Amino acid sequence: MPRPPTMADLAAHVGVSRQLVSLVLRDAPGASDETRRRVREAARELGFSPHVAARSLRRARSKDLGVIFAPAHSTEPEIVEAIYPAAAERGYDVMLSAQTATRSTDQAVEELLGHRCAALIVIGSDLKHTGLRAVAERSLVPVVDVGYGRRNQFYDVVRSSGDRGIEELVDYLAELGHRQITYVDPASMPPGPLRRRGYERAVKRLELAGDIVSMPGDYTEGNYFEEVGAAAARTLLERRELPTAVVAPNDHAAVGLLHTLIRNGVRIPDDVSVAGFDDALIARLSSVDLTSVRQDPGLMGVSAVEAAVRRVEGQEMRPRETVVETSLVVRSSTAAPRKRG
Amino acid sequence: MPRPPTMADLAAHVGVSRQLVSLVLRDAPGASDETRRRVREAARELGFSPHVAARSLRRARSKDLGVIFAPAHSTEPEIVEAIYPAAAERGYDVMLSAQTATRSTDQAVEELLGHRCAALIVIGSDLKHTGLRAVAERSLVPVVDVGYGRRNQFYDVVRSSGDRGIEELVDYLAELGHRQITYVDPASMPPGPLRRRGYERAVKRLELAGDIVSMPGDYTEGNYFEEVGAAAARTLLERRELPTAVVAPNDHAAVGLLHTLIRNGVRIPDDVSVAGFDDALIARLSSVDLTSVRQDPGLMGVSAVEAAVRRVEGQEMRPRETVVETSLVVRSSTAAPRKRG
DNA sequence: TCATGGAACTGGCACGTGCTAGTCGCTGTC
DNA sequence: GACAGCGACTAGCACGTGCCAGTTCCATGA
Repeated sequence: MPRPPTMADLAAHVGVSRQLVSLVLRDAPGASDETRRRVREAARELGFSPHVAARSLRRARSKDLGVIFAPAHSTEPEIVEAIYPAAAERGYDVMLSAQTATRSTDQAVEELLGHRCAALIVIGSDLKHTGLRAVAERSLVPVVDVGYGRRNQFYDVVRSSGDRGIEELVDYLAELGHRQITYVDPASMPPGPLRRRGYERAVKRLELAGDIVSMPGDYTEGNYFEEVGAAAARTLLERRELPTAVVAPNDHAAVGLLHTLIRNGVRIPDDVSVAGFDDALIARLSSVDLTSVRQDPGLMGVSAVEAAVRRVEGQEMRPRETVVETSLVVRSSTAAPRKRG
Repeated sequence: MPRPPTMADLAAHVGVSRQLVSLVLRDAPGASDETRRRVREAARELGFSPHVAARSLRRARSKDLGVIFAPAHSTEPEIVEAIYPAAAERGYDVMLSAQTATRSTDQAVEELLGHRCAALIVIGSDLKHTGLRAVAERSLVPVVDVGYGRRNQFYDVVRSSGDRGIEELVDYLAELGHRQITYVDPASMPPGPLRRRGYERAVKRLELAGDIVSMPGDYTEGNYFEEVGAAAARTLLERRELPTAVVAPNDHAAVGLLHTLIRNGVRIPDDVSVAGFDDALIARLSSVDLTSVRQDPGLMGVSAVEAAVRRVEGQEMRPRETVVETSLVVRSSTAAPRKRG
């Protein structure tokens, strides 16, 4: 298997010096139109592709944004998708590194640092503040946390306004006429406290009774949240009277709750309105059709790139916090409360 | 922002030559235990991480497997997750490149070739045979297609035995006593023809009537398949009599079908058994609980790595086809048919 | 006393590219 | 006719690492 052609090969093929080939391929001034044409043609003919390792070795500063993400998570792929065009627009390449069950965030960080990325974007990491701070201090490079972090002086934070999202959701339910709105709180969910604050603010402002069903247990991915929702539903069913609306800060929990209520003869939304958070795929299933709060993953990706580039290019070295607005998605799982006899 | 330390920095810090540092970090023989200890300690202290660009520049052959995947697809993340440990075990690193709405497979290929990957693993690409063949011929490097391809002399193929999976599913339904088993065929789905062949084989062998509802339309991701299933259900409901079982070669289609039937008063599985394919997340929802055929994404990832490594290391240059077995996952959407009056 | 040999360590080139500092030849100007 | 100026091109070093070919030192043996 022959090795891929280098600039020297192109130069020999065309009959010029290697430096001139470099000039042409970099679109730098100093070559005649005719030469440019011939070099480009040779590049196409020989199937040349620049050796990025050599290039980034020579270049002092790199033009790569390192992105750490967990393929198993559901919303992160959309963020990753948005990062590519946003980075390209600003002249940066993207280098992905996955964090999986068998591959820690630290390993992913180490790989990206090995590639001398200009900045690290960490999406939905399992790292807490101290972990991220350690990464930021070790890497000597701007770090952007996309997820649930809070403003700090070590790394940038991009998060969605979960509190305002929940607040808006409760407002909407109240406008429909609901006065008894229960909130299911999966205690250990990372973005939990923030979203709960939104509920508490709305309850206070609207002068509602307020009712929080707190569900303990460790945070894990996947179907766990469905169980949390089902358990919360059972708790509610044991009461003398159901609330007219239930909010869960997670779609999977809301779906578990919804189905458990239905199976126990509760009609949705006639008897009880149910709403979730995330606008996950299951919320959009026609059989579920769950009112939810949508985070804008595209905007989060773009914001992350903006934050990284801002600090890489030294315009503003202090880490910031970027809050991306959420939006309410009303579906058929919520409606005005029925008048109760 | 100071630049990251190099081997030369470590050497100066310890008071030895750069080459000795290189020796130690490569675990090559020729350094005393004491020196090793001091070098390693300095590396930790200064936060050294090897510059992979420089390393791969120097090394003739690279130890990177390039992986192209579409973050938006649902099963691919699991394959990607499996690739990491499989590659690590064989001494290879993984380099990811995403194929998105705004980023073509060709762009992804170009990036990975720029990194001089030793092989390319293309997961669930939108490229047809000619496209993949072009990639294989251009890249001068082994290419592995994970998806729906067929055996050929240009690139390796790793796919699951969709035909046998469907066949096994029909066998299972027949054993339950079903004789009228309808197959919903979303015509343009890439793995469609293969799976359909499985149905046809089973029908012939078991001497069933056979009934294929073919649904035209272009293949797109996401909720489209639900619509396909819903439309198929409407077609069936217009008939004088329903079959006792329906198989759809895609979970989303099966779910759309399932819910449309339920909404029209059909009881599942009492009146009709419904089964899907993929064992997707929605199939596992307690409210859906769909009998399905599971593809083993982990095994597909490992097989892809094996195929790539086999050809990189020149043991066997001819591309192969690897077929990964599927397995039946029985849930509550299927049961023995009710005796009809 | 001196060759032998191995362990521990160093010198130096190479990988493919970017970039600065040139060289060369031609044209226009006084 | 000397020389500045300019366009087109080239020489050569540097980036950080891997690895081959040494070199030094010290213990061993005859």
